[in-house]
Amino acid sequence: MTTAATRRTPAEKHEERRRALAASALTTLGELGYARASLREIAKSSEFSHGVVHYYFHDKLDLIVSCVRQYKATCVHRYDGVVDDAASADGLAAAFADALVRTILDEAPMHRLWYDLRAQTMFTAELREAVLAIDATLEEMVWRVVARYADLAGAAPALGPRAAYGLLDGVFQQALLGHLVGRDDALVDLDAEVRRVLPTLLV
Amino acid sequence: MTTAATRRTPAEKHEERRRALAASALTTLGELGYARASLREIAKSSEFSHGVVHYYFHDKLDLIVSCVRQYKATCVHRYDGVVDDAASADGLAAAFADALVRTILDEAPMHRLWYDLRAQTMFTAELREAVLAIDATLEEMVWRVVARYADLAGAAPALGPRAAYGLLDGVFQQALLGHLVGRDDALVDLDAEVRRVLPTLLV
DNA sequence: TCAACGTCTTGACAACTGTCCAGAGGACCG
DNA sequence: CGGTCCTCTGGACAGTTGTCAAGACGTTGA
Repeated sequence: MTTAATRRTPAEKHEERRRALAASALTTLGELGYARASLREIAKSSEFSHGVVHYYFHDKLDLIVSCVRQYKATCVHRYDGVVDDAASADGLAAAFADALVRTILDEAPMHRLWYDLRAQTMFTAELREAVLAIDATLEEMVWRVVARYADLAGAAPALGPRAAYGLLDGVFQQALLGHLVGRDDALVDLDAEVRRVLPTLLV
Repeated sequence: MTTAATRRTPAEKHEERRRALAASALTTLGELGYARASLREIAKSSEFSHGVVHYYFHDKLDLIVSCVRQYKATCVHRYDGVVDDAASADGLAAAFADALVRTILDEAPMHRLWYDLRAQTMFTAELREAVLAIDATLEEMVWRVVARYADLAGAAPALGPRAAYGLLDGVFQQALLGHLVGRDDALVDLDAEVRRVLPTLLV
């Protein structure tokens, strides 16, 4: 019988569980960070016991890499709406700055985890592939914004995708750190800085 | 008797040991990262046993904070020579870009540790004070370069110290990551990007 | 009804962690 | 020489870690 509850094949159900576990692990990782998130702690805040992790994942690193891949899907097209809806260069700049601020407000733990994992990548090679893939995707995401911004302004970008990403990511990271340590003007500054930085990216 | 070997007071000798231990710990931290550097591993690569750490430091965190403070002293005035010796804006840009590249070549482990610890700061409040103090000093260091560059070019900076630091730090961080994962054009790109970014920081 | 299977729990394991401490070793001073 | 202090060692501790395996549970199919 294929009711609404059992309409999935066993393989799909398996994959579904993997996703659920990874999603749960993702929030715990965002709370504790890579260094202090143990498998027992991860399982504790899910609906499963600590042993189940090795049923769905080969390794702790296998779990974390799956988490990273899952994270990627949630944030890769976050600013596409901003790009599509923009009618003017200034409007795009304002909307983009606002979207960045809201990202920190809504998902600060997720993004501090991202910077944590990217730093871990500099030490452990196992994370390399997954993290670098995301980094490249984020670079493309930023470049879509910058290219569209230049287009609307009728000018050409002064920098390449890599530099533009590193640059805006650095400003964002600084604002995230400021926000997390309680500097109350961190987000206001971010908004102003993004609006001032974008024009300098044009020739 | 106050020979050359025992000319220091006991208090000075104590402080000297602390510095030696912190220096040794610093290299181990740069090798393993914050998550995997245990006290035993730190002591193993020093000339002491693992128990001595609690004789000179109250805590593991006390040790790490001391390491961070020590690290600060070594890199805070790294680019002052570049600023002082510069005769033209383009010359300053070239020398600064070259100095950044050499920093990665010479001390990549130290700097990946820095980014690791800054990410940890987003999770654990105990590191906050020491890390934020260094971050502010680095911001000033970058600002000295940018201000001098604007001065030589006869223009005014288009951004404030915070944005300028976040921006250049982001580009540097991207290059460090690229270098550590073996992207062979990472440092060449860094050189080119810094030279192209600096002019855009002027009005 | 019984057997087989996929799923999950529970407890165990060896290794490792930060921390502490009893005491060895040596330098210094009376 | 004897005593006192500082320095440092090595082992022990309680707790935590990732990993694994034996078995319980519930569903399915014959």
